[in-house]
Amino acid sequence: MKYNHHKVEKKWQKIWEKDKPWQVNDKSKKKKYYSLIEFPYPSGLGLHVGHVRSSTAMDIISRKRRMEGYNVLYPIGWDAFGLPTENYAIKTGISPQEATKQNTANFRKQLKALGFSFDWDREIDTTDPKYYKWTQWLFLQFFKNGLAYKDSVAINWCAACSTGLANEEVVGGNCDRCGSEVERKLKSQWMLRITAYADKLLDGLANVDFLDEIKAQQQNWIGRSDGRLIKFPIVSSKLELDIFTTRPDTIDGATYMVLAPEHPFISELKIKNKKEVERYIKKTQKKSDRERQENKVKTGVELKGVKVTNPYNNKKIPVWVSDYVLVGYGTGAIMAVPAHDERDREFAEKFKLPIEDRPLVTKKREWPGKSQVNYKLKDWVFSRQRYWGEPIPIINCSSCGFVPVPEKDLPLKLPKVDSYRPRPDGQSPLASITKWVEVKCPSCKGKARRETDTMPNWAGSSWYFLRYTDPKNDREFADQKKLKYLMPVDWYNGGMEHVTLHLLYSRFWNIFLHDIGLVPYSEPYQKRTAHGMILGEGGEKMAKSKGNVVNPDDIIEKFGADALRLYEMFMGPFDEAIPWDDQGVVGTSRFVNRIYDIGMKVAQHQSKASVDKELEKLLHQTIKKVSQDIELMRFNTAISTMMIFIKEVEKHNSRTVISQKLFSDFLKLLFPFAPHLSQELWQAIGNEDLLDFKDWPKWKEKLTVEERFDLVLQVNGKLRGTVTVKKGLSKKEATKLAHGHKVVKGYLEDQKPKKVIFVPDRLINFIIY
RNA sequence: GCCCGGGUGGCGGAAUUGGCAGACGCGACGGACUUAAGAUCCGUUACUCGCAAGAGUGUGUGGGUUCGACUCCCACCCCGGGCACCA
Repeated sequence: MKYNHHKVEKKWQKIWEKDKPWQVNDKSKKKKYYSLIEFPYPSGLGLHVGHVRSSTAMDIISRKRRMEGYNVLYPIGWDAFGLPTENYAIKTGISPQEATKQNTANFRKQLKALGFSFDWDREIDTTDPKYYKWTQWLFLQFFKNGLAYKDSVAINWCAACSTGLANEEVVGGNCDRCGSEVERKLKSQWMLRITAYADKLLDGLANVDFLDEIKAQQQNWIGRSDGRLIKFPIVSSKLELDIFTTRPDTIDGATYMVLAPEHPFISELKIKNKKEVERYIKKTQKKSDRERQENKVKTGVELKGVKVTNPYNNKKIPVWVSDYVLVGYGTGAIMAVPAHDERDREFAEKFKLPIEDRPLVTKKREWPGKSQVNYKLKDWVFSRQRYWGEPIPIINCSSCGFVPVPEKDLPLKLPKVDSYRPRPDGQSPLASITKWVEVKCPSCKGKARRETDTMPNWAGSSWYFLRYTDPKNDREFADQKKLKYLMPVDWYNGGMEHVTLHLLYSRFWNIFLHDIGLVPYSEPYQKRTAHGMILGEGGEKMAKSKGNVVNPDDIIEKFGADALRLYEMFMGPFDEAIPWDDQGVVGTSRFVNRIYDIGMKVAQHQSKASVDKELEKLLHQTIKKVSQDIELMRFNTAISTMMIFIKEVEKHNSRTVISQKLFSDFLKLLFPFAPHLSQELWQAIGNEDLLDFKDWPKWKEKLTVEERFDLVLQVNGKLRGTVTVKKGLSKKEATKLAHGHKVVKGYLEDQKPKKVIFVPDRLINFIIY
């Protein structure tokens, strides 16, 4: 009988929906295991095959853990605030609330069709006021602890649309919507003081199990460097120019100074060629920081009439302005040492500045200035002038300053608006709702105005893993006991594209909340891995505009959820980017059908077949390999190992049917990958219960070891033959075998080898040059 | 430009971490079954020469270390991810 994936998958999904085998008892005495995927942004495009990849991987881990006896929390939710939904609202007039409802309904249906073992009773949605009440409450904790403040920040500004733009909306320096040139404009923004946590974010990495490249990305992003702050007095002025350098030892070779175009001194200094300098600065303002760093010809202008004194050798040296120096890093000014720094040298060569290779100042006490630690990390711009985000719960009172919205008034709900478009003055659409904006100051009861900025999308995703432990709590963001039992996340998998920002931001929130006693553990994630992207067929990123988006629904319809799950795990190494191949699912779909055929035969014969020793041995090797590969996320080789096993079973099938005992163990191995098929066959061979809580099979090491191996015969390092022999063969015996080998013999005749290399149980190599 | 990955048959990839390069899958070719198509099953499949035994070449490019290099070292080229208002 042919396998009907439609019928079988629906059948078990219904049973799972009813029985809720994955519902977590958060008061259990069992050891817990918390596995987490990055919750999806429910876009209108529907589930991406990339979501399927990550969710399947953690589903496999979660299912294996349940079989190993853990109380597993594998939750799901929606990271639903964000630009695409807002832009859709602007375009169509459909409210983001409505669009989100539709999109999450679609995602929910799609995820359920894949049989993921989520605890659906813990579903969360960042745009649900019951959820963002606590996002707002947490923001107020930052505010009350002095970590949220307002500051002036440069943003991308499109004068034509009179809107602030995300970097993504700036294409080649122009506005993505109207094409006009984008300017940089200073705007007052809410900031989170993440820099205060730079060292804690670095130190915390020592205690967690993250992939090395992920740790490296975090460390480099924080970018701690230890150096010196040195003052260069400006000639005939009271001003002193502060610079930060990690190479104070090169100070004798500093032949000029460079200021960033935004450096405050430029307006204060007496510059002879002021007009020229201003023209230059105006030109650089159009460039983004990244454009400035690009490997182009360096530009700059000398500040004529300005000199500084090198405090080490008292030489008077010139001062330049150039955009290769960034205002946001260090002091926004550098001492240029062209003999030691490549960028300085390029600049010096272009402008014919002296390059002096002087000896290093190796005595630390001779260095001027004082030691200082510097970070690349900048504070986090936390406000957006947009509609679709959590309203920042602050009231601005002319006499009391910034006053938090009282806790009893949370959640501060997003009001209904007529237009989702930011206002011509650049303020969020919320600013137009006068009734909402004009409020009494909670502290002095005088006239006051609400903050109209909203939070960035990152806000909701910075603490969602905490909410999963207690998603329905309306008195606290989460119950302490539940946090204590279920946190930290034991294994967090997500995209490599999220390992700097989201990972850093959410660690920051958690560490801060730990510091003020609100969460029990400092680091939120015990282990973090990352998967590669699934690209379109041809290796390009999947995008609607390219027409190469693969819809999982179509694949499920044609081949079934199990075949899709297996294919996505089989297609290549989990941590690398991989192009989609429609044909690939054919292979795993055949695999599913062949297993079904075998299962049906086993069901017919019931337990009559006896255990085949050869198959038993291969099974134990398979159990070992699959068990180990899952832990290393080498799902592709785990599946190929199971394919080899099935091939062997089919070979044996021509003589005898595989015993029920062996087949049962195989089904347990397959279950995390293809749960519908495995559960169906489990029932077909006479079991009533769910596979979810059966014991994960153990292998007998003795049965996994081979007694024989292929001895490789080499002459001068070149392969000339192999012989299958018993393990533990001596060098003497190997030499004898080689001399008896019909090909190798010819090379060894009349020659005494200069050297013989023997690697036990592997090879023998004769060097006869 | 800076940080993190990667480059192996027609394609996706495997290789016990220095020891038989190409497991497994797709595709292609040949065969069986079928009136036929599809499905399924069996066989072949890195390239070159050879009927064969076998020989030579081969893991982005160039160099190096080693008895032996996809694996280690140096230089370079190309591709992917991130670069702070995408999520």
